[in-house]
Amino acid sequence: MNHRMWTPNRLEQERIDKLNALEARGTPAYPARVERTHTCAAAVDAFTQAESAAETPEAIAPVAVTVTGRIRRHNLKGKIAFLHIEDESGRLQLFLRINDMKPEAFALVSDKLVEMDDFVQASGTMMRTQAGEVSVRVSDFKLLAKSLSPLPVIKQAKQDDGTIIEYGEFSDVEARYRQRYADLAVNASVREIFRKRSQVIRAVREFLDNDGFLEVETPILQPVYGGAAARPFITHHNQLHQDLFLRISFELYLKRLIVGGYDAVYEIGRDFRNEGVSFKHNTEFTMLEFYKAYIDYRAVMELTEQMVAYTAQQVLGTTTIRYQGAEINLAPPWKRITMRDAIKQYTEIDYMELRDRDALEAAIRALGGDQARTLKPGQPWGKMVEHLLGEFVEPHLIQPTFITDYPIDISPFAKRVAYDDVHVERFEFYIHGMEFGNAFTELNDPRDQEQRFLEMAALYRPEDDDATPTDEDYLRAMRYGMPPTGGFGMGIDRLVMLLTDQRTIRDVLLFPHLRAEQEA
RNA sequence: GCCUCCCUAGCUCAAUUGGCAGAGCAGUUGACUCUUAAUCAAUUGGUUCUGGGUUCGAGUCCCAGGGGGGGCACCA
Repeated sequence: MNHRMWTPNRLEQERIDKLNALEARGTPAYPARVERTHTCAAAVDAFTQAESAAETPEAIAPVAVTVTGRIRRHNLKGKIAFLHIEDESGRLQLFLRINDMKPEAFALVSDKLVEMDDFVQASGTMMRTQAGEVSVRVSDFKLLAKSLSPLPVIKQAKQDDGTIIEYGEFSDVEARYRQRYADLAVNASVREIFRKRSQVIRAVREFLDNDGFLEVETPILQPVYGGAAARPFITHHNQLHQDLFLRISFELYLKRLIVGGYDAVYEIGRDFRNEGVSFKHNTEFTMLEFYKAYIDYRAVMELTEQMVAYTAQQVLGTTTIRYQGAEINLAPPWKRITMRDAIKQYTEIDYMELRDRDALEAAIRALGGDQARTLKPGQPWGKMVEHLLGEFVEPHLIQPTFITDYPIDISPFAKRVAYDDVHVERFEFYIHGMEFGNAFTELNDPRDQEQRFLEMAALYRPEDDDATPTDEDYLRAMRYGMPPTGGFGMGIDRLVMLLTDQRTIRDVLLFPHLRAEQEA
C-alpha cells in the first residue's frame, strides 16, 4: 500500500506553526486529562434555574461549571474575548477577561494560538452578558485538542424569534459525503437526521419487542444466497477454500428459526446487492425482516401499519407527517387494494382476461406513452403485470397503501391464494410512490417450494451462470414442518427518509458508497 | 452499462466573443475590556480535476481520462 503523504495547505501550515508555538510555551496540544461538570445545555439550564429562583439579580446563587467543546465562534476584542463552544448538547458562550484569569491562559486566545475549531475546556461561573446571553465568566481555560485543518466557515445569526440564519455553507455534495465528519461538524441539521435515524430503529425494536418478537442475528456470509432476486457480492474463505456470498436478504435463515420453534423472530441488519444505485438504492442497506408463526398476511398488514404509525409517533410525536411537500397520514388503517383492482383502476387493463403473455404485451403497448414504451420485449407474464403496477399505479400511491395478491410466478416464497391458480397471499406497501416493504403468508409446503425453486431457475437470469440457486438445506428445513407463518421485510433507510423528509437515501446513510478517490 | 450536466482560493461563488484569474467569508498584521454575521484599517492566498490538442493567446473550444449530480437500465 502506498501511503500518500499529507501536504498541508497554507491555512493548515499556519496551524502547524501555532501548534509548535504552543508546545514551545509548554502547552500540550493534545492532553490526556479532561474534566467536565456540565454539558453546554446543562450549564445554561442550571443558570436559568438559579435565576428564576432568585428574587433579585444580585441574589442569584453562583453556578460553577467546567464545560468542554469545539470553538465555533471566535471574537477577540482587545483585552476581552467571546468564544462560542459547541458540544453535542448545543452552544455556549465563554466570556474571557484578562483580569479574571491567568495572563498565560488569556494569551492562548489573544495570541490566536487557540482558535476556531479547537477543542477547549473552560471553568468559571455562569453569568448573563449585558446583551443578555447566558455565558461562562471564565477563570480557567485549557486547550484540549488542536485542529490542524480548518472546518468550512458557517456563521450563525440568531433572530429575535429564536430562528437561526446561517451565512456561508458547506454544501458540495461530494465533499459532504466523502468527509462526513466535516459535514456533521458544521451542519447541525445533518447531525439531527442521524439522531432521528437512531430513534427510528429504536422505536421499531420497541414495537416488535413489545409484541413478543425475539431479535436474532443470522449469517451475513452465506454459502447459498436467496430470498430476493438481486445479484450478490461474492467473497472467498481462504482456509475453507469456499466461496461465500454476502446476503441479499435474511428470509431463508429466519424461517429456519420458525421451524426450530420460535414463534416470532426479527432481524435488523445489512443486506448487500450488487446492483445500480439511485436515490432509493444503495449497495448496502439496512433491512428489517420479521416472521411470526400462526398469523397470515392480513395480520401482517395490521402489524405493519401499527409499527410504522408507532415509529412516527415515537420519533415525531405525530402520525401526520410532511414528506417532500405532501401531507401523509400514517394512522391505521391504511388503504388496501388488490393488484388486479389497482391496475384496472389506472389502466383499465384486467390482466385476468389477458392470461396469454403475448396478448398482455399487446395490450400494454396499446396503452401508449413512455410507461408503455419502457416495457422490454419478451418479459414473462408476471413481470409484465409488475411493470403495469410500477409504471401506472405506483406514482399515484401517495398515502400509505397495501397492494395485495401478487402473481405467483414472481413470488416464489408466498403461499397460493386458495382456489386461485394465479395469485399468492402477498402484499407490498407504498408511500409517496415508493415501495417500502414486501410481505406474505409464507409458503410452508415443501413440495410446492421445491417446484417454485425449479421454476425460478428456469424463469430468471437464464443467461447467468449463477441463476437463483435452489437452497437444499432450506427445503430440508421445510420438510421438518413449518407452522403457518406471516413474514415481512422493509427497508429501514426508506423509513428514515420518510420520517426525516430526505429525498435521497444517501442523506440518511452516514457513509454512502462512493468511488475511490483519485490518487494524487 | 447508457444519456446528460457539473468540477475555478480552505468554504460559497464570479470571470462578456477565446484576451491581465476576481469577490465575500476565513486566514495574516494592527486597533478595540460586554461582542454575537462584532467593527475599523492594511494584507496574503490559484496545478482553474488530470493529460493531450487547436490557437498569437484556453478557466472558456476539441479529444481522452477521473470524480460528482440528475435521468435511464438493473434491483421478482
